[in-house]
Amino acid sequence: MRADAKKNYDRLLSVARDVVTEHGADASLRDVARKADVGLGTLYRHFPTREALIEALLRTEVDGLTAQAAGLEESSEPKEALLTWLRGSVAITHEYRGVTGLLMAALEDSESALHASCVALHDTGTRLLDHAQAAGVARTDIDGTDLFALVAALAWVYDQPSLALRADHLFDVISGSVLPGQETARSA
Amino acid sequence: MRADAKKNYDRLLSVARDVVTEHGADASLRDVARKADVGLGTLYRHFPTREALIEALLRTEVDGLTAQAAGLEESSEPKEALLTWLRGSVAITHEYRGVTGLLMAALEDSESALHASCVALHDTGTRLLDHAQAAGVARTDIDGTDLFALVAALAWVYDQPSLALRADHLFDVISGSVLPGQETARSA
DNA sequence: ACCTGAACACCGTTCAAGT
DNA sequence: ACCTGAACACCGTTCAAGT
Repeated sequence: MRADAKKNYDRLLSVARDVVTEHGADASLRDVARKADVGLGTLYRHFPTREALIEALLRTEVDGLTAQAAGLEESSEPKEALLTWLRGSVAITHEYRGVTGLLMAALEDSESALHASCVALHDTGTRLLDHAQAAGVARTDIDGTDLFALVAALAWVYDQPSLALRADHLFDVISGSVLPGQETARSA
Repeated sequence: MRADAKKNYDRLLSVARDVVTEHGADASLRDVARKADVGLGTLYRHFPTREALIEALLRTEVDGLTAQAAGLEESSEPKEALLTWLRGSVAITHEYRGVTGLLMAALEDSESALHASCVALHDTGTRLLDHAQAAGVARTDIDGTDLFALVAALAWVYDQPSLALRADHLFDVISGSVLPGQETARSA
């Protein structure tokens, strides 16, 4: 990548992080280009689709979570590992308002720029769920895709401003349903 | 209402039902007016906001569900009553793709045209939940607003095309968590 | 190679002008 | 009273023209 191209790419990503944080996943791409002092065509050259831009915003976090999960599999109890992953997974998918729908759609759309990240989340969750089920701490009538859907639904809940105060409680309700037993006690 | 106005109103509503069914809650209002052979200003006169239009589309069903719930309170077991209401409630809120977010936002926005319908759903659900809790068949650590949020989250799940095949299963998972069955006969 | 911005086809919303 | 559609300020997306 040429030096000036890299500069534009970085600037676009940095501006996009702010704009998408403020306006959500359907923020104006024109606005991003404008604030980055870059032609509209330049944005489209670097990020051919909205998904490509969102993907670039999420990649670091998704990769980090995937890496963390590998460690969790070895160092933690299956239940605690899954719970930790659930928390991180929900946190990432609702980091930017409105990405949840995009992520859900991308799970089955191999053309989507978000597809790889989705599959990574899905597969990691599936593995941790399998372990928890084998250990007898997770209900066995759901699979990895069900778990992914519950994560997405929870992320959607966190996206709703009017539910901000009870989102953590609803997380406990749903995660407690996946991992029955004593209350999940996620508060510190 | 003048006769010609009523004709336009009815035509708009009928066209809107088709267009919103096809394109979801963020369908083009211009498109609705065009297909109804009505000026754009006429649409805005009858439905000053998008919420007002959606509200007109949902009103009949919401009222029907509220009326049905009154009957359920008397004729059914508290558990079955709540379960029936949950099913109906989810069905209504995902009848048109994407209304779930609007409904959730309208719960706390008394200016929204959807506010009354939201409150009706919320309050009916709360009453049925209270009864079920009093009868000892529903968990007692959630309130009516939590229930409303779970209904909305489920409706969101039903809205996702990629989850169509497992939405019913996820409904069972979550409703089973609200109304625990025999498998939760365990020490607390 | 890469960047730019005009051009096109859409929106939502308002409001003067008509009947 | 009610209806109309132009007008305004926005979009997303493409692509010829520039460096």
